[in-house]
Amino acid sequence: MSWLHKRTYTKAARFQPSALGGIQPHHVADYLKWCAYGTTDVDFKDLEQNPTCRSSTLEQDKKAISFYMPIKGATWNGTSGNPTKSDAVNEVVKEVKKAETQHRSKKSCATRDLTETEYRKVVHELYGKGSFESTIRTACMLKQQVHLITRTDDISKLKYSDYKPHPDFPFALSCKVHWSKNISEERQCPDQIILGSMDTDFCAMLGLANYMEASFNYGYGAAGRENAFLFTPESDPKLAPKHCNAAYRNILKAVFLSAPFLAVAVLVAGVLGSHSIRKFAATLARGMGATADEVDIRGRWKARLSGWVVDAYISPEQPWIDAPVAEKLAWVLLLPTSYTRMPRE
DNA sequence: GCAACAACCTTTATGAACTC
DNA sequence: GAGTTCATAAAGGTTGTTGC
Repeated sequence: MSWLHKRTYTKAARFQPSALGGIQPHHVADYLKWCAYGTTDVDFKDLEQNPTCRSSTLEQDKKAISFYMPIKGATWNGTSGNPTKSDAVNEVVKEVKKAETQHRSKKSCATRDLTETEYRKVVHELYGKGSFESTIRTACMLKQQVHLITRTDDISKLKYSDYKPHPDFPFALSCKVHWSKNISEERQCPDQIILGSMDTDFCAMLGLANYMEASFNYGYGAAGRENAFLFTPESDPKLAPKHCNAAYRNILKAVFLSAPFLAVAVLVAGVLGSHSIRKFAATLARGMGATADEVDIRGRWKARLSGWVVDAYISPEQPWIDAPVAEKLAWVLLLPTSYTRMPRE
């Protein structure tokens, strides 16, 4: 409204629905042009006019405006509706996206996936560090994250009680990850299989065994605390995972910025972040022969068009799909053939 | 009428910079 | 160091269009 009325409003300012209802699509479109190009006088065919922000920023601005519109749900019909849901507004975002494709816009901040060499370097660098948190704990978290293809915050929320012996296979563990993002039902986070590996850089079981043995000496998971968080001695349900996640990310960041790691990473272009590990795990599984759908199921990604892969008529426990991906992430074929390809009928 | 696809919309998370 | 804000990315739901 400050931009529209050419005056400064404080954050405490409130506006009547009648005032907000006066906002037209061209107002929103002009505002987005101003955000992206610094002017409302934009000719999209002019290749000399380049946006200075990403389309995702404009989409977020659009959402923020949409939140306050008196009519949110209805598309703009020419005279009424939500002005952010209009062709004029969408065109601005589309043109900025086009400029991104043509490399005429701000560079993307998306992180790339780790390479296998980089991953191994991270593991080795962690073991070269001094403290328990930096070495055994972070290395174990890293191995669990890769094996389960999770986000960093999902790993930070793991509890001792989430790990159990696998009910059917004595050589395996099962783990329930309480996936945080876009998850609203219990059946969307079924138990997943954990397999061992002959490669110590990847063995989630060995990492876990090392970590648990050492962690008791540092006050983690004391007797009678089966429901305690696995990777932090803190118990506050809100703060403990948050602090654990922050510490994990900080240690990884320090490794990513260390000279020995940079000597390896300099060979590949692109920025690394904590999400690079999840991307690496997905890429690794795919590279080892898992199909995209199998990786989706292991990583709990939703299928693009067909809804949840763990949908209503399919059991959320799908070991014949989950296990082969776990096997590939463990770098070695351990499973009996009957498990690697269980018939679907 | 329906399925496949594309475009649009919403929610949630990350990371850097800044403030207290 | 913890909390906040802002810019950005990721993930997935919803709706509209098209072709059979």
